[in-house]
Amino acid sequence: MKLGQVTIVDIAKELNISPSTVSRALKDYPGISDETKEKVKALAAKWSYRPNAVAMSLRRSKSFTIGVIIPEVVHFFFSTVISGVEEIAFSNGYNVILCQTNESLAREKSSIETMLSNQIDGLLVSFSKETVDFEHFKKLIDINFPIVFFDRVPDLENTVNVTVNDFQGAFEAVKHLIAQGCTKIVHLAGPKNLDISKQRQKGYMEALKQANIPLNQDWIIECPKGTQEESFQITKEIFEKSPVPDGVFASNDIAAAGSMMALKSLGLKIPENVGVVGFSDWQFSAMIDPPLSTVSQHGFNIGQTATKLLLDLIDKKKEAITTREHRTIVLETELIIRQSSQRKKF
Amino acid sequence: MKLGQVTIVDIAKELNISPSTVSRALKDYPGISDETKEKVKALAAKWSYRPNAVAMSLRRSKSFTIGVIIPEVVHFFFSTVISGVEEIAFSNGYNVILCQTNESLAREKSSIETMLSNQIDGLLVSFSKETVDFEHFKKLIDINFPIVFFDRVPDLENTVNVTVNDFQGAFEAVKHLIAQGCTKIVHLAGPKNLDISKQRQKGYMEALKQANIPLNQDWIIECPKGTQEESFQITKEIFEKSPVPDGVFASNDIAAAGSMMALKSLGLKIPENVGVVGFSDWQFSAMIDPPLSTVSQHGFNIGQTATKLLLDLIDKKKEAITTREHRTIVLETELIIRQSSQRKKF
DNA sequence: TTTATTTGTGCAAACGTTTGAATAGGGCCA
DNA sequence: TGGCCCTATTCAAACGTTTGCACAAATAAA
Repeated sequence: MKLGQVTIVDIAKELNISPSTVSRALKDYPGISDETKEKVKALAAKWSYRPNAVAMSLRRSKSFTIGVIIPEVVHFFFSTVISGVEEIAFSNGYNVILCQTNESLAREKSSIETMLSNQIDGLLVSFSKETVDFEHFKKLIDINFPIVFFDRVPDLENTVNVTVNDFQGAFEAVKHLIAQGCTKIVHLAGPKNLDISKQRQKGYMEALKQANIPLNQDWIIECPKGTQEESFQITKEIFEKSPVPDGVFASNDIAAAGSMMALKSLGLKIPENVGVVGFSDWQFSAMIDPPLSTVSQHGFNIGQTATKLLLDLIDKKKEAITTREHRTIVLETELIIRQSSQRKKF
Repeated sequence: MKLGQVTIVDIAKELNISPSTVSRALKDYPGISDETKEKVKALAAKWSYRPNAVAMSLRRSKSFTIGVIIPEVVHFFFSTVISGVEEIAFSNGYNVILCQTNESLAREKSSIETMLSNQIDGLLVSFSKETVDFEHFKKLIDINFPIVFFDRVPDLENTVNVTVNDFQGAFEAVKHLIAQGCTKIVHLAGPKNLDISKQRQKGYMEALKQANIPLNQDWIIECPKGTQEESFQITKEIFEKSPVPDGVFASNDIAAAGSMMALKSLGLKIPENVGVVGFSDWQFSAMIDPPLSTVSQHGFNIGQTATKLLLDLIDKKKEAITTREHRTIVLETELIIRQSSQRKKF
């Protein structure tokens, strides 16, 4: 026996039967005598036979592996998504191979190539900030390769997507701030080229509109980097000018945290002077002072949903259904009200 | 051409040459005429030939894939490690397949099985809290399978490990608290069966000893779950008794954060009444109020180092070096001093 | 007894590569 | 003319499975 790897052939030889019989016996194929099945299984167990998944993949052209492409692993939202993906994949016998693009398009393309080379059965993608052209995805969609986009979804025909209702989430958040008495609300927006940023901004605008609060374009500021330092600076600048706002709606929690630091350093009280709401419900959000109100995206759920959808696609493909229906599953967000926005005591 | 997958054989047929020639031409083997090479490469490019990594794996018994087993993905430290792993793996042409155990031993075992079945070339492991028996790892080590443990390392012969100097990190942290005038320091300890917990506790004890501060066993409390709620409760209980401590050294930042909340709720001021230091430098640690002093483990570096080591092992195995040397790389921690422990102003 | 049917097993090809060994067709030298 | 060495290519086996088909033996039906 070579280096701990027993094969079907080894078992066949030992029992003086053919490899095909062993294969069938192990899989409880009909037409194999119970006696043979017993013998084979016993020896397989004794020798701790482990099927070679690579050989199986090759023979059956199915790898039971899905690829996941995300911008970065060290990101609370994405890590929860991965967790959901891994959960569903594992319980359905699929492996997960992971690549992070670090927001680079080149890396995104090359990752997809190696994954395809590795015969993944399907792909889960949240593309990079650099990705504005979707040709590399379109090619795959055209040949009906199973692929599901999540969170950041492309503007393409025939894609299957899982997103969160960013518009609604933002709308509720701002509506809440208004209900708490804020009328001069700043929006720290995300990168302009991401659809999620646009949706959140729209939600912000709609909430103002419904409350008859005039829109001040100067109070919509893009934070392309999304770092704490960036929003710290931006907040400082804005709040040193007049009129001084009384609310902040940030398109992510990191920006909100940076903003809160700036507010504190200016001597402003949260939530008394300024109400703050973030987006994403990062892990730290409940721990900062004051605890940050935010919009939860339920990343774990996104990951689960996207993976289930992908496995469906993979199975359908097997059944040679070639018409791919376009659909987008929009999951609901949840406004989590903590202290940073509670200006009215009940 | 069937569904977007061109093979070497397709190219061979088109050019009326043999598959072996195509294979060699693509790899610039000597003994293939320049003319043939050109022709083959041109057609391969035109048809966007993509090598089938599965077939290669089977033939060469090498998959260029490594497995990573971690307790959970949604954990700042582990996600930074993964990031470091992915970085090195990618730049060396390796794929990463990921499994989280959710701290379950059964899942750990089963994940290892599927990974082996998928012919991974090596394995990176941080085992689960449930893992007290290492037989499933020992089997692999005995057949010289490349495996590197990180962070949580087993007490076994001939293993290759990457850890952080937990003892030193804890020692420095407590020494710092003492230097800041704390004399009654509580230690919120981690799960007793993890070596890292023991090391951190030892560091705590040594720092007290060197400062001639008597050890109070009641002030070493295990937090098996490691949640915020747990440490909140524990802290409350301890600080309501007399004598009231003036320092907290928690074996992770989540526990420290929970502890800080309890202290605040008791009306105690941080750092004036109580100095607090955590461990791990989670992302939120800089954002909470007051910003938490902590010990950074440099997870990204751990991931990188462990992966480099693993790739070394994989290469060595190829060279049939069968003697495996036992070694542990201990990376230095870094004490990050923020406000939560700064009782003396300079 | 012959013929048909069932039951259990084996053969061989296939999946897409790689690779040691064999071969064909030169050209060169004696 | 024969022998030799190059060079460029092909052959065929191998990696470990799966699977359609053939086959032999046993059983049932006629």
